[in-house]
Amino acid sequence: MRCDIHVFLLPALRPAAESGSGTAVGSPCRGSCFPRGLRCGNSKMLKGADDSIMEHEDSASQHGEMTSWDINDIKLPQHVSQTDWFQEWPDSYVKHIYSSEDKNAQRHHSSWAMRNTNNHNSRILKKSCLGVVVCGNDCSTLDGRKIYLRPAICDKARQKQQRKCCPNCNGPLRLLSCRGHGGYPVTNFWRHEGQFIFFQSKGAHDHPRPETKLEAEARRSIQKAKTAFSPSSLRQKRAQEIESLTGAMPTQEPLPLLLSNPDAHIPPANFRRHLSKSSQEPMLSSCSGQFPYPRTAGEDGRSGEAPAWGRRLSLSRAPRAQGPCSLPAVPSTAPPPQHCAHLSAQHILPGTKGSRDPFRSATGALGDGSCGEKFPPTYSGSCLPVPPCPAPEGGPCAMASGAQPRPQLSLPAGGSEGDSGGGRQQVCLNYCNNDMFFNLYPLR
DNA sequence: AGCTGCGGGTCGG
DNA sequence: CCGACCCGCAGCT
Repeated sequence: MRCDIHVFLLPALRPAAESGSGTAVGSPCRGSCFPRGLRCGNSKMLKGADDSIMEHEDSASQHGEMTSWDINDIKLPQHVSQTDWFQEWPDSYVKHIYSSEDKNAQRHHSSWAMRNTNNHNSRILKKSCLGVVVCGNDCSTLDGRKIYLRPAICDKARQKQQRKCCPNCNGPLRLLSCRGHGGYPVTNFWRHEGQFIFFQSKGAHDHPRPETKLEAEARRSIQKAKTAFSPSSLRQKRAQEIESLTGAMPTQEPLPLLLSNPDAHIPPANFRRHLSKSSQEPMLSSCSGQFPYPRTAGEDGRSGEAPAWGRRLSLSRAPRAQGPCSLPAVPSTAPPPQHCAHLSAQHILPGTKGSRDPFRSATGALGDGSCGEKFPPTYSGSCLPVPPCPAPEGGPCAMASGAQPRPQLSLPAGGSEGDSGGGRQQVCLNYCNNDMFFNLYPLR
């Protein structure tokens, strides 16, 4: 996405005490700013004291041109003529300036599984990536999708999650930790300053994309629904009992699940350390509950072979009947009874396939597809699906087109991407099934 | 139950 | 000193 951001520093307009102690008077921090004491203990912040470093920033943050600010600077750009569209999958060393009105930015959302990290700086929220939960058997569904579950954010929940089984083959789950930042997890930083929310990402994710939060929630609810209503619920309960006793889940029919859209994985060059080649036959179910691939023990038993989500790039994928604009016009968290609860994952997931550019995220399906070229804010493929109710043409696109966050001052022309980190930045408006969506994109 | 944010604390570089 | 990480707590959904 291209966002022509024009930042002009007007030091005279900024009180010198603005970044000093206490709540900055000249910096009305709305919404979910960090209310506590301003510790600013980071010595690096001192470097921002020199206003000269921010003189006349005149470019788009995503172009990498506006890189002179750092999240640790005492003073950040104060006058931004145009804010960025919210980035759902920020990757690499990117910076964005969001409007403080942006609900996603306010909530520090990311579709990566990011957990809070204490950096002892109440002004700057730091989050680190948890990676992705994969199937220890490296199984695939019938259409070649891999299992990329979203790691639970809560430590306890994550431990619990790892004791569970692959929803596709009941194999063991494995947490693929993120090491994209010098061996450490990718970190994201959020800072509220005035009417802007500054975002900075450090590191490039070296793992596939997990489910989005919504997908994970949907999967859970679907599993719940199925557990509650399916004839096999008794068996499930028994299995759970057994699991609780033994820590192992007996083989049972695969649960419905939401899988991350394979097209959503854009492998950077350093993505080569993951997963085995069991998915070479994408159209075959390589579900290997019965054929567990021996893996290196440990959390990251990486094979070093080309990752499945990397090879997808070279796979010509059969276009989906749904087409790129088949996302539900009226997204809903609740799966339709008698439908989603019995749908396989590939049916559940919205088919944001058919991307012309394999290096583009599926989250940009609309952005780079038939709709997105008109409308810069791309619509994420992460929206919860309602397959039995195909959206009318232009439905989601229309929503996306009208989905301009209010504070956006103008539309970037063409909606082309301009990400310095690999041309994969796009606005992703996947939070379509909650109030946020409608807050962000009021019906007109 | 799980997510999110805060903050005290530890540890290693 | 800094960054990563652990843990508990609190508020929220």
